[in-house]
Amino acid sequence: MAQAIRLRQASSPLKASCHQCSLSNLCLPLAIEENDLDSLEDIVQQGRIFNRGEHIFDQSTPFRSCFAVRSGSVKTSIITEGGEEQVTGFFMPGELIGLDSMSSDSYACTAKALERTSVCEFPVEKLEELTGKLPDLQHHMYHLMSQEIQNSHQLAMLLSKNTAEERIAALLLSLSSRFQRRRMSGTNFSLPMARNDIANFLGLAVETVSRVFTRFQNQGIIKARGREVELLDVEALQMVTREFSRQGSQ
Amino acid sequence: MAQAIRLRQASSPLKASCHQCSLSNLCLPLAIEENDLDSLEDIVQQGRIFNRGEHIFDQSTPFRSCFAVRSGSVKTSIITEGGEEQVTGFFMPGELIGLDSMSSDSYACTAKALERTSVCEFPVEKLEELTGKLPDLQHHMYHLMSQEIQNSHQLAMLLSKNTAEERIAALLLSLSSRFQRRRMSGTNFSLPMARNDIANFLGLAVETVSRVFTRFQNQGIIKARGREVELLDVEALQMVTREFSRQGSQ
DNA sequence: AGTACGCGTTGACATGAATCAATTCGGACG
DNA sequence: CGTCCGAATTGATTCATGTCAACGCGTACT
Repeated sequence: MAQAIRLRQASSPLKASCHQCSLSNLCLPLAIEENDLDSLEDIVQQGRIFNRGEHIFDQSTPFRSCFAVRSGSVKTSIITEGGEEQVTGFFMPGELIGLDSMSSDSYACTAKALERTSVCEFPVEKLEELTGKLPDLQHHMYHLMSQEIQNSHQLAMLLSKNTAEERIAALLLSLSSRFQRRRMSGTNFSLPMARNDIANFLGLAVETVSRVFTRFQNQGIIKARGREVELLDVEALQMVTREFSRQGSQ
Repeated sequence: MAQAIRLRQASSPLKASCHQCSLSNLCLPLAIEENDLDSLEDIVQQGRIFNRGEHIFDQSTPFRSCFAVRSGSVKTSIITEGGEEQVTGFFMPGELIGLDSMSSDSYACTAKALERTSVCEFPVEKLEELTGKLPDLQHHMYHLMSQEIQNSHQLAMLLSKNTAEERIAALLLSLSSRFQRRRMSGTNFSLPMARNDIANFLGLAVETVSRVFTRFQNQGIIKARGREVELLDVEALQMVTREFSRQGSQ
């Protein structure tokens, strides 16, 4: 079985073992046949570890690879000429970073580990070569990139139309479902990012984020002590996010 | 030569002639070898015409194809459950629509012709098949999708950090450069979209858009009569958009 | 143990843009 | 040519959120 096949390549210590990875249903291997997984393992470099605050890459790094988060979490942001930062996303285990850079020579954003984080590296040159041979993998890449566009549109929508409360409720719910996908509690988790990052990501001032958190807490919707968050009333949160669109239908 | 090869297929009237298309440096064929262009022509269905206001597809349409704008212009938007609209982009000749839908069964947005518009259709199934065979084409697809992600991040940034004036200046400059790319005047053009669409796209109220237009006009930066726009002082517009980031460096 | 510093919270106030309301403009059509 | 209707403009007012400022809390460092 698959386990035996892997032994054939045991000589390379950096080789990934996608077969055993608990995230294999999230990350690239999703749509791949058992035996194709070996080809993917061949090109993946696994196990690079970054400490809290370390850059996985920044906008001056030549673009070579995409990265999948294996454990920990990552913040991506664009730094403007003036030094202003715009957070473009948070990435959790099983999610792929760098898709926005596939049209550039350097990375289109800066990726920073929010905590001790382990990533798998996919050199694009080899990845493109491989996707040319494996239609399922190619399809999956299109799928992931398309998803990324949709996510970004969703964010734009949130930013342009929704109130502070709606934005924060949406973020909490998004994080919740992403934790759940990893078989972790969707109601009781620890935010990997600072209030500042949340504010920046959602286009708000830190103070506003803080105020909304306490407001939610006073309403008994959440319980928050620093980065520890407990969602006490998920339905209420969903109501908050939908309130906007519901107004349209009334 | 290539021209002769095309004659072999003259029987199919819907066949596109990418060879002759003046947009071939913008659209998909960009990175393609002369002789590969024929394979692409084989799968492209050209010449579908839509009148002003007609839908090229909407969110209930099963996703089958991407579309390249040949002439005219297109607005894409997401319609929420509540009927609210969020404009996600404007597409001009040479630009590709539908990349955000490649992860879904139905289109992720609704595409509406802003004027009489002609599009080329790329059935995705055939397109994926072809990109599997032509590495350059595959690379170009990745490039386009990545670009789309970047655009959307750029929009998110505009929405979350910039003032009404900055957003509108940025839009005008974007349109300007896209007109220029088509060898048209970059300072004297006609907006294909209504004020309403601009407002929605930029996350503003129509009234605000209107006010900013007149403010720019009073400052002698632009001249606008309805949809006819003339950029009188492009540098001033660039200053407006950069003002924000420049503050950071001061 | 004391200090300092980053981070988060809270309050007072200012403001840019939304909203509400009225008017004008411009094209379509009888 | 006048009428009609949607689109655009303009003005007055309101409101959500940003900004400024102060303070508390926990952690790291000396």
